[in-house]
Amino acid sequence: MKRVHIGDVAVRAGVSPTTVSHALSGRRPVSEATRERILQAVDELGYHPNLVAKSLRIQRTKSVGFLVVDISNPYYPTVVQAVHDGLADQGYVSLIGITYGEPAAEEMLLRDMVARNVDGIIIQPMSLTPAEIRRIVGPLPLVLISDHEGELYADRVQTNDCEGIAAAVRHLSDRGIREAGFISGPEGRSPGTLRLASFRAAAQALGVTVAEEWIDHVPFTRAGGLEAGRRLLALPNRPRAIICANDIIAVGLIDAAREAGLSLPDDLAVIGFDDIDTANLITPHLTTVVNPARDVGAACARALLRRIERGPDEAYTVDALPTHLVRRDSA
Amino acid sequence: MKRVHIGDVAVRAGVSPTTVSHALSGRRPVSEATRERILQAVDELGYHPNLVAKSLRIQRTKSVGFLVVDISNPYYPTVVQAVHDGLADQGYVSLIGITYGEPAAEEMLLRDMVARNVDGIIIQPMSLTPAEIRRIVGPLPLVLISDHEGELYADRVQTNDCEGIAAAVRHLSDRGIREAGFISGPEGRSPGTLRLASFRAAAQALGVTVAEEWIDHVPFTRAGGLEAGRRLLALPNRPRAIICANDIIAVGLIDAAREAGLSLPDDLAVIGFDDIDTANLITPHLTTVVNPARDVGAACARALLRRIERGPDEAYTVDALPTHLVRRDSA
DNA sequence: CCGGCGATGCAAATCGATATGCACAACGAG
DNA sequence: CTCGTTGTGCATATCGATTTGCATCGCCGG
Repeated sequence: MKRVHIGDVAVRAGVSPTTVSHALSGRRPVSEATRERILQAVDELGYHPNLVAKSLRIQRTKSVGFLVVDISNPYYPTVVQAVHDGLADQGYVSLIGITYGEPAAEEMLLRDMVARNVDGIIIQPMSLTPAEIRRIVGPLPLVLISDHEGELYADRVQTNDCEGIAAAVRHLSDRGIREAGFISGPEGRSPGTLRLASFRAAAQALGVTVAEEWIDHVPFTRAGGLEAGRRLLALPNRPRAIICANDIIAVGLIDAAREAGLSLPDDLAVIGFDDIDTANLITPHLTTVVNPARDVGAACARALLRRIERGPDEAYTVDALPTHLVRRDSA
Repeated sequence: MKRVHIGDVAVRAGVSPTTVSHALSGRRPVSEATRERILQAVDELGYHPNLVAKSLRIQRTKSVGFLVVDISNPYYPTVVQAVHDGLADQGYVSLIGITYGEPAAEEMLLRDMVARNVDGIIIQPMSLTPAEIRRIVGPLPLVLISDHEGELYADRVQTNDCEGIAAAVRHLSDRGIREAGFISGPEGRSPGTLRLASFRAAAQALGVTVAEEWIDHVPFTRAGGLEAGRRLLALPNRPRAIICANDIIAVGLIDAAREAGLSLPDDLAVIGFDDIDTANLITPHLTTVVNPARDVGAACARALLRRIERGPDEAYTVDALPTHLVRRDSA
């Protein structure tokens, strides 16, 4: 019951391994008759080439590393699925790594992927800078899911969070709300930071007041949202509206609002970010900024494949995907 | 900027590649002095062994294939995460494949994993039988997430759906409901089939009536639940309660109930299965059977590691995880 | 009849690591 | 003094594929 090698096929077809290889790859002509015999032998023996050996020889593995922050956040599975679908047709398989946003894990997983000779890497960096990542992976095709400003060290797929947030603030403003807070993600390189900055800018532009004590940083979890919500809602001069850096936090905030006996959207307006499936399942249905997860995943797959095909010399590309506000019942 | 090989290290340290390998693996003694030099060279050059070459030689890849049905169902990311976490400490990485329950995809992905020389495979089979899978993967360590009865062709992790469903029916019965329907998944080898059977058995045992027209089969999606819900709720003699084969279907059913202007749980009791995060976010909070996704994933990782360690001769194991009902507001 | 060319197939090198056999030195015991 | 043992390091085979260089054969034109 041992695995069958190319040599076994060769013996059965009465030719050399070389000829079998040529017959299967078509890189050199093989007479119709022997090709026939070889294909039959392949069939009878159930031969499938050992891809590890093949990879070592041709220096490509038809695999890509995909480093995701936290797959328990429903936003990510959608991205993973889109990436998987985009790569699967081309015969690529994804090695997934979960970083939990920790620098040590991020670096370790990156090195491991490189050592495994993946053909490319997709990562949403949380702790490492693009420059650091590039240094670790060398010239490998690399796609960053990141809004990080500054020099380009890799192809980048980003979402135009700014316009979505602006639309959210405008929506509040249109409804006559002149004061708003913001619950962001962990401080540092998280997407929350940029969304917070966009929020500040939009609020200023529209003359919406934001007190410093209405701003909070918590992990991207429901518990984080609950905690921040309790804090903000207990304030003597609490804001009339709160925008959250993602939907999960918003869910926690709604928990806190319910605890406090507030009714949405009148006592408090809540706006989330991402538009995960759950968003229009909860009560009240969550008004949120649509983060096009499928498009992000598909764009990553496309960008990576293009980079793999075209080589490292072509200029890096940036693919900025639009976001927009979807109005439901929470604001 | 080329990758650095073991030979480069050897040159720099003034020894042969063999000695470098021995120094790093410790499989043969190397004098303290030369080991020192070698480690320094490794450090200076930033050498990381090429795992593809290593894999080819030692015939192990430290990777496992994980074939999941549909990662957009929130139940699965949790399983994926638990598997990942369980394997990551041991240095394994998972190649994920999404089968969408299609036989062709299932078979193709299995063959691909085998060709890639993964050290083991975890799969929730939807179309292929255990025997067929075993034939494809040969003697490879294999863990099935499956309630499929019959001969054991691999280690198996299963959930005791029967007891959870029984608890659900008992709950309905206790509340005086004597008629119930069931919305199952696709016909065939899906987990829905077994849950339906458990439902029938429990209903019979407790004297709960179930008319054949109260049973439906739909895909495991919200749209499926909506569709089936419309059908069942339009019936002249519609059931007082409906149990669903998973939570997503239950969400769709609740959509349908809302459309029909029914109030839960009084006009209609709804019970789901899985207890995804969303379950206690929606209104009404979903009464459901808890499917311990994390435990399932962890058990799979454990079973696979044990099989990898102990070899193919040890008897196959079955790990049956308990399920239980959690009562909330929908029933 | 000879030289050249295309078609066909094989031997051997290669990818980058690990593992085995062997050489050589130093050293202690008999 | 010899023999065996231990420590140390190198040359070489190996994993299973692809690919290059070379040999052979048949065929055709000159």
